[in-house]
Amino acid sequence: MKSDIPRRQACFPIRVVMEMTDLSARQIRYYEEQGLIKPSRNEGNQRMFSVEDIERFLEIKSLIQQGVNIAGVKAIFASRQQKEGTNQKLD
Amino acid sequence: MKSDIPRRQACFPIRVVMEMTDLSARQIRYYEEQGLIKPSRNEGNQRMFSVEDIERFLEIKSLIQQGVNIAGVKAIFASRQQKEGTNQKLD
DNA sequence: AAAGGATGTAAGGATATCTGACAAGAGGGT
DNA sequence: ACCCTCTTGTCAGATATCCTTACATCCTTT
Repeated sequence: MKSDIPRRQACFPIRVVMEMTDLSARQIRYYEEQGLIKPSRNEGNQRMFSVEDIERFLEIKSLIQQGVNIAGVKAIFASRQQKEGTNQKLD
Repeated sequence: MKSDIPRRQACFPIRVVMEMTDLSARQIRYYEEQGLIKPSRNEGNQRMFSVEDIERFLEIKSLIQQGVNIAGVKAIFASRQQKEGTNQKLD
């Protein structure tokens, strides 16, 4: 009866992500520009984010607040992806 | 680690609801006009829907497809709300 | 035929998002 | 002190989305 939102479904526009993460649009676009996140786009070329994306932003924000720079965040994510590559799930 | 979206949080614009429910914007607004749903509005007066709203739309759609008219859907929802009123949870 | 219910469509205006560019503050290195 | 880079803010012009209102259309039912 409760149909939950798939964690990878891109269904949030940037404004909602701004509110949920307390990041500015500029920050969100910059983090994308730096390769930290890859939102999908709708037909009108507007960014659409998933629950996973939002959680990733929260992690980025937390790391940044701890003094880690973008390169550091990128490195952390990269090393994690290697481990996850071992036991990966397909949708 | 997985921060889920509260079912009542209004975070979906109408376009996303259209895609998720396969309803037209006209239908969504009409159902609201008829009192079947009460989306909240953002600062710019645009409708914002919650997961609960989307599930409600799916029920509406299902009932409509079964031949129930708007008044019927309204009655069904009304009678349900009475029962739910007995053991209600507050947020 | 007339009336009402449910949806489509269009117009005009308001709001949101996009990209690209430039500015500014913080911090590091010379 | 000066320069450089990183990160974020802000602005402008263009595109996309959404709003309300009104009228049209297609079915039913009477």
